[in-house]
Amino acid sequence: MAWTDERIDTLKAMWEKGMTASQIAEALGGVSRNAVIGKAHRLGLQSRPSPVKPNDDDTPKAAPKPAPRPPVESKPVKAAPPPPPAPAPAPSPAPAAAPAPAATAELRVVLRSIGPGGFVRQSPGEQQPPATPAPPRRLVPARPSPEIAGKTTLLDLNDRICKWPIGHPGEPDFHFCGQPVNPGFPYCVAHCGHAYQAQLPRRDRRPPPPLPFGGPRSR
DNA sequence: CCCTGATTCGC
DNA sequence: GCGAATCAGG
Repeated sequence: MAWTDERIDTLKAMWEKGMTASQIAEALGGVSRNAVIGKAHRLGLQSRPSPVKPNDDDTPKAAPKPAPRPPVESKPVKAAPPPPPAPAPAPSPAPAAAPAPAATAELRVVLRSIGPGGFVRQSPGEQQPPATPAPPRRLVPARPSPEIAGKTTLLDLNDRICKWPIGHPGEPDFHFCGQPVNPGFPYCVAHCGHAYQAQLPRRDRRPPPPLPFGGPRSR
């Protein structure tokens, strides 16, 4: 299976989203988790958010860092610090206080093309790798595009819903089946029928059955 | 054991 | 370039 642009896109997006290689492999279909990792590695992606092994510090220097008191301003010692007025979190049940109407969070439909699963695609030219300090997750509507409203996107994938892709990555209405899975499988019962066909020895496999992803448009 | 990602290495 | 095999940590 070839690594098409769309698939690489999906791989990047999911990888950066913190999905495990296994999940990505499942979503992409037709590839193993090793393939995903290998590709990610080749692409130069690095494993960020993953229970990987961090500290490999070869300098076990004794640097206990006993809570260095950061000089709180050059405040002369002087008198005792003013007792911080308790925030008094009045539970104010007053519903009157109309919460700021989501004026700020107005549905800001970004004009960038939305990739598979609602990912915001990045044009090669507008990469901003380090520009992700603390992305306010969940601020953006999960489905900014009406095209995929109600559809099961990558963001909706979990262990319990069918991950069978509907459409093609890159297409605006690309989504996933979304049916409850056949317990123990990534797909619903119906799609398991497609996904898990008797696997013949390679040498006997001639007619490639329709693949969900990647394969030449088979629809 | 299960999982994870990383790396190697034959293809 | 690809990915199975292998390695290594959790």
